[in-house]
Amino acid sequence: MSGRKAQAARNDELILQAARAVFTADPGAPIAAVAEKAGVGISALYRRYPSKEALLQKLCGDGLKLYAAVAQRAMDDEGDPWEAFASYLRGIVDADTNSLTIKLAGTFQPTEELYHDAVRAGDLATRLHRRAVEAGVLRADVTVADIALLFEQIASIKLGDEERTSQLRHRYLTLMMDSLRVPPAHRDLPGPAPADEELQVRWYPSR
Amino acid sequence: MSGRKAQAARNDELILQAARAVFTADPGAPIAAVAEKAGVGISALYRRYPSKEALLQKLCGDGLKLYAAVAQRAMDDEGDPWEAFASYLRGIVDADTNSLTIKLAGTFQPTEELYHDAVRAGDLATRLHRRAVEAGVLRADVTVADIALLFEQIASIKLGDEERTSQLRHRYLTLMMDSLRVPPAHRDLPGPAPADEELQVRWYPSR
DNA sequence: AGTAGAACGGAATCTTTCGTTCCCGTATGC
DNA sequence: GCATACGGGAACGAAAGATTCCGTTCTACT
Repeated sequence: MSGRKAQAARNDELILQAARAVFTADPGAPIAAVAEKAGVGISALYRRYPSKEALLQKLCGDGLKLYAAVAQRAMDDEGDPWEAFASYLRGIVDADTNSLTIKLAGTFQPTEELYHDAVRAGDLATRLHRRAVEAGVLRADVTVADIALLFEQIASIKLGDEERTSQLRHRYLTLMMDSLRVPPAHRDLPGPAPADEELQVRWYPSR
Repeated sequence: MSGRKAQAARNDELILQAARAVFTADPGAPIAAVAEKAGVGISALYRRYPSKEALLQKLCGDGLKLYAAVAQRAMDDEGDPWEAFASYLRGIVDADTNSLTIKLAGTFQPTEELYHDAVRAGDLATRLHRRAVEAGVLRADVTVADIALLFEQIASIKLGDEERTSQLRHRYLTLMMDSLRVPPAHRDLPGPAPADEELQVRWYPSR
């Protein structure tokens, strides 16, 4: 199977990937940036989504579903309670679903389905949280909402390319986990700390 | 003393305060928003600063100086090493100087003076950090640059009004400190955790 | 071989946003 | 009294960006 239909099918995926990447990096990015990143014209985008908002809703929904999937996987983990909770935290950070979902939240009318998925994700998070507290591996004075805000803080880290960013996020997640876990203890931090030059880059305007 | 000159002097201050508040909340805010918040016309702004960029530079410089002042005060504290370091952390979070300084960094040509102040601030931070590590109260695998990124993460928290935001920032700063301090331990977290409604608000904003 | 039309690329258009400028009324300080 | 510094805010022009439109290409089917 090849030809126009094949290209179209390929573009479906290409566009979604590009959109995810571009809007994750900058939620206010112009739609032309998505087209360029995907290597297609603007009309290829408008053929699939009636408006920018529709594309954003799609992305947001996908993010919510991904979140739920990660949480569900951790929920199914019946092994060491702390490890299950930790793998949930790491999974959400890797999924990088918070940057988009939160930043976009206010920019469009929430769909029926979107609302449903959000409830489901919230429910899973609550159960995961309760299980960890009841197992005595997570400090009890930290709530589910606290965890949500911690995710946001970690999502705010953006430095260097995608890989470096991910590395740093895991570094600080590990640090946070040191203060979440019962009993408290210091573990080795993954990834090298930021070098001074990495931070200084910000003073030289980009383009 | 009153009359035109008095109003002018008052406006000087009014404008700076408004600008700080507005740009701290939203670094990309239009200049008209600053004028409105200050309760003055646009020309009152342009009488004092030749351009938006000039105002931003002023704000950025003030932030850097404030940072240095807070750090210097902590440096002068010869008492308990951990308490001195902790008061530095709390002071910087209260000063709320990071949101602006960092977010604005790339948007204009750095001045000579700005550069100098940045170096000074960085130097103070390094000495504070070293002193804490050498006193054995701060874990050694966390670098100065790590601390800088932790400040940024905390600055990313924005929820409810200014007071609530500050409260939450201190809550998570306290949490972070639990994983920074030697020996590791859990302290009480200040301020109530976010209620679910506080987070849900984001799905229905704003205009 | 020929053709209808799906898919595209990308320029043109239309809207909105925002920095900056300009004009004018006011009341202050002389 | 009155020249004028000051400040209010409408007007202007540039820029950014969403959406539309049109000409082109290539497939699928006769």
